Amino acid sequence: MATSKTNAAEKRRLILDAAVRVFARQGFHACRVSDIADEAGVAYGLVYHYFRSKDEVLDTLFRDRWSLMTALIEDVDRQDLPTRDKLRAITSFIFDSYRHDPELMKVIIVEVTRAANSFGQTHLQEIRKAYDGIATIVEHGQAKGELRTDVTSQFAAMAFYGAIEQVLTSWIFDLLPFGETEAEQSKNLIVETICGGLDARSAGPLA
Amino acid sequence: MATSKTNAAEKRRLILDAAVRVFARQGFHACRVSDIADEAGVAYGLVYHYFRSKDEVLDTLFRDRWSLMTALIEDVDRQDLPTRDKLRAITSFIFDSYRHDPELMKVIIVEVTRAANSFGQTHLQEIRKAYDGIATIVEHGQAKGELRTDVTSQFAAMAFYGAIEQVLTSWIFDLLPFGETEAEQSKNLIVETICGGLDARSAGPLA
DNA sequence: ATGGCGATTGACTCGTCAGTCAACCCGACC
DNA sequence: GGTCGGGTTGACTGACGAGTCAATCGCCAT
Repeated sequence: MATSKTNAAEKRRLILDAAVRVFARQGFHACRVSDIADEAGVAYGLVYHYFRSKDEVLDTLFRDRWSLMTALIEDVDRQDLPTRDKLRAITSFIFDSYRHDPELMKVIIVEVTRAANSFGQTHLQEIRKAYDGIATIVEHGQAKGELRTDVTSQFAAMAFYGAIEQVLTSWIFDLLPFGETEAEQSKNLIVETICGGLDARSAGPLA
Repeated sequence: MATSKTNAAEKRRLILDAAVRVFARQGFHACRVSDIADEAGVAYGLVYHYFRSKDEVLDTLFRDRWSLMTALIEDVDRQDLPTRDKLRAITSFIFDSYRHDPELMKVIIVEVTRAANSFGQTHLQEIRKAYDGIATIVEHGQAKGELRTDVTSQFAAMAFYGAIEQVLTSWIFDLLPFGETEAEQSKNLIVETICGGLDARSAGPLA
């Protein structure tokens, strides 16, 4: 019984992992449920034994991953760190997620986060939670006098997150080269660009 | 004959305008061709008289608008202006486009630009052209000593464009309030954030 | 052995549209 | 007033794919 439960969990996982590969390769709308089943090496119907619908597969992938991010954001803000380091921690988390599992991140970004008309709509509240978390960090940074106050925290959060997502997207679609080096450098570049600004003057040192 | 040609052009326009409304309301994939025809007040088949396919309708909407943007970017770079003003001009153009026709911009952003797996893929080269144009502006800014050189122009372009698109998206989906005032202020906020940075120190004056 | 039950199978159903097409309308021109 | 041709119509088809379901499998307890 313990075995059967374990096997069940493993099969479910097997299907989810297959779905990531298929979604990343073909896109959610362009792929058929049978593609997922084939990729996982299971029968068509089994997908429906573990998930109510094709949508639920993607929902699960998104929620499992996104909840980690909102948790991290809240966690980071609780720590006593300079605002720059908080923002760098968030950037690191996202870029490391991509480095660790680019296919999963591609699916989440392309099919959910940036697909605001379909799945983005469904998950708008969860997505918003991340924006709000970043905005809160900015607010605290402003309160501590580390960040300028004439840019609203909500706006700053959007600019920050938007910059991150655009860089991710450019990696996903090969508009910018991606590698270990790029990922590591980009963490600093994002923070430098958003916090330090592009203006020539007091360019801070880049690690 | 002159009349019939005019009427034909007008009918085509009628269908395109109807498509914008329908795509904006229901999304490209969720709407049927018959929805477009109904909205335009014409018969189903007429859509196929003027366009080869449903895709071609969206393609047309995108290309007509996006070409204006790439043209503007190249045009702005040719002028002898401080880099900040060049970037502000681009931001202005985009935000004014949204103010002038939010539905069309919603369609272009949501269904093409951010839909990198479906239509974004098709138009990747055109989209890229805009990124490259912005990168060129940044390069010129760096050459003139106005912008720091330790952030690559490609990267800076992505951060800049990503910030703009995220703000647009947050307006589109009511995550941030939109109005004349917000649109006007945001032009400066984007440039201030990206060029000046969020750090407290030398916060430039906001108009 | 045997019965029970959840896991697994895959053929089938059923609704949905994109795109086609043959017929019709109507203004222009002779 | 006739006929020619592009504009216009909308019923129809054909493909496709999500989700269903009845049958089968195989593990475990009795």
